[in-house]
Amino acid sequence: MERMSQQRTPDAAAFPELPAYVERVLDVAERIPPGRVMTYGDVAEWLGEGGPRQVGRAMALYGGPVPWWRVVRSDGVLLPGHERRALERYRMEATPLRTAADGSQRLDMRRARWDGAPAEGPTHT
DNA sequence: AGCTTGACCGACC
DNA sequence: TGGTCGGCCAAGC
Repeated sequence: MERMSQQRTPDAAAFPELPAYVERVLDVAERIPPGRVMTYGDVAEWLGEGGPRQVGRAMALYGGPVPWWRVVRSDGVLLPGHERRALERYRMEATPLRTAADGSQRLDMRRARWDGAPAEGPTHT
């Protein structure tokens, strides 16, 4: 091939790297402590780049390997199609939940939301 | 190049 | 409490 002007890394084909932004999103997701959650918007804001929708896309496509249940919607609604799986995790991690009027469970964002702070010492309510 | 869609968000009513 | 609307940022078509 004469046209080698386009530089493509050899290993890129065998080991396709995820977009840098996606890796950042996944990194943040892994950093969320058990029992806590971050909203898509929070993650985007924390990264200082992109928006909630972009984070949502990244999670939808590549969020499988990471604790995806800790990245949620701001209204606390469980991820459609994964409610069962998510609830399992929440119960296991003692994530603050709330029972809606219809009996369905949602996250209690007021308590479960994590702002990215390192830790929150002894709960002094 | 323009329009639609999406694991969204906040403001309003 | 719940439905609508406009805004937002990329990706697909």
